[in-house]
Amino acid sequence: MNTPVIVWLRHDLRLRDNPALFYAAQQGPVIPVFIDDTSVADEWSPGAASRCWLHHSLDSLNQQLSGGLKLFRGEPLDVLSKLIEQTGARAVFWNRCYTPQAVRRDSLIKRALKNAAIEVHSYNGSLLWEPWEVSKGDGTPYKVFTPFFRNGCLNAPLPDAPLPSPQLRLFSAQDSTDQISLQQLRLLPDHPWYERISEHWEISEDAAWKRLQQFTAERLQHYQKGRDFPSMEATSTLSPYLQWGQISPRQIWYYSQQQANKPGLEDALDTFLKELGWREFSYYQLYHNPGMTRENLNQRFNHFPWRNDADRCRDWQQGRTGFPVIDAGMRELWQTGYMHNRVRMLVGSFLVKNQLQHWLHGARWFWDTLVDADLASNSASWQWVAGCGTDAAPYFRIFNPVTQGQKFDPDGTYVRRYLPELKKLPSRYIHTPWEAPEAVLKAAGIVMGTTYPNPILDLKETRSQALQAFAHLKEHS
DNA sequence: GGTCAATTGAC
DNA sequence: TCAATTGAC
Repeated sequence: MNTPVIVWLRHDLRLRDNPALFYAAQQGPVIPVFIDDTSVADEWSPGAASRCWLHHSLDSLNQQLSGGLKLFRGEPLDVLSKLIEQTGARAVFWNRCYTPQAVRRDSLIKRALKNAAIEVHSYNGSLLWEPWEVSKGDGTPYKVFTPFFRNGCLNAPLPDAPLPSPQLRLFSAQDSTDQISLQQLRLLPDHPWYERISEHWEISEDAAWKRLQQFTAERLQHYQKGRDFPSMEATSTLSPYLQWGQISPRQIWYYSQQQANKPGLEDALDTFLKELGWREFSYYQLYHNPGMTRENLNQRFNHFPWRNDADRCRDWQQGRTGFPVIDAGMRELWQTGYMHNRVRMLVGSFLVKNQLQHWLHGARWFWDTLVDADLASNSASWQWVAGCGTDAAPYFRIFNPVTQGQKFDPDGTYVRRYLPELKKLPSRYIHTPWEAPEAVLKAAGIVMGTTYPNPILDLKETRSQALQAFAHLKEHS
């Protein structure tokens, strides 16, 4: 068969365990395509950090394909139709996307191509279980994680084993006139901020594998306890690779189980696999609640008296709240495009419950600055922390950044890493610099209010305000 | 409709 | 201890 087939790559920028690529390669010479989609340009088009990651991902994948990756910008149906016309391709293969816009787009394109007598083949390349295949006995979707994962997922048929790299034959054709270069895609922002992020990460399919191997070999044994301590680097940090598909959840699922098949690692492995379960649960929720990227899942929260205060949001964004663990987290985010999981919960709770800002302000900032920005996880997690989500943290659970800092960063290693201005402050005061005696501050080279801000709010007071607002909400709905 | 259980806390 | 909600089955 020498009629070419098109593989439309999206969030699956890898060769291994790529069902669309694998099965397309069995059908004929392949034309691999990536399209910068202008048809879904809404507030959740990839943010700056995500586009930066995408730039490097495409560069790396193009090298793996010996320069054969074709880049376009435009409406996918137009691009694909033209390419079919130019090359005589008879089929289009892709791996499914699950965000509401993408689901709608793909089903329209599928219908249009089929009407034009073009075959369309779609596969699951980014989830362990399809969201429509997991439901309760009565057919309605789960709302609570534990039964979703234990009964819904783990009792369902196991995910397929990962596929090997395909035997690829690339279709050799003249470059089409619509094709553009990686530079012309302009995925890197003008702001030099991205350079630091690029330096911080090795962005390729091989790098994702190295990370998984290193994680299972060195980090997994300490995962159970270590994952809560932001200074410890005990987590996998695979999330950004998962987002653009340099690695698949199936590869992680099977490889980690195979490597951790030793006594003593059972609990750590279960906890780790459960985190993949949370990713599944987020996609599951988004699939069944497409409005949750904007609207409170719990509608009672529609009447919550959020404050709309750009200045407060700016303090938070820039890491100038005066609470070291919060500020360190926000600076980690800015410098690396990443933030440790526990710290994400702390900064989320602070913005929503102490500053009383709407969770969407946080979701939008994370969306723009996280290299692992994932619409499902981001929406579900912000709703969780705000208390309006499915299976959410109870409203009265308000994290205290001081006690949390003392508990999970007792010697201040994490704080010092991202707040060098507090580097010389003794551990005793590292989470409460405003309590340090004048002499201690002086010795550490700190001038409160100048080199480091005083706390912008009173934890006790704001906590009780939030509790009051929530209680009011409860009475009047 | 009764029973059981519930990621990641604070005072 | 809080203090009682919500979902799953």
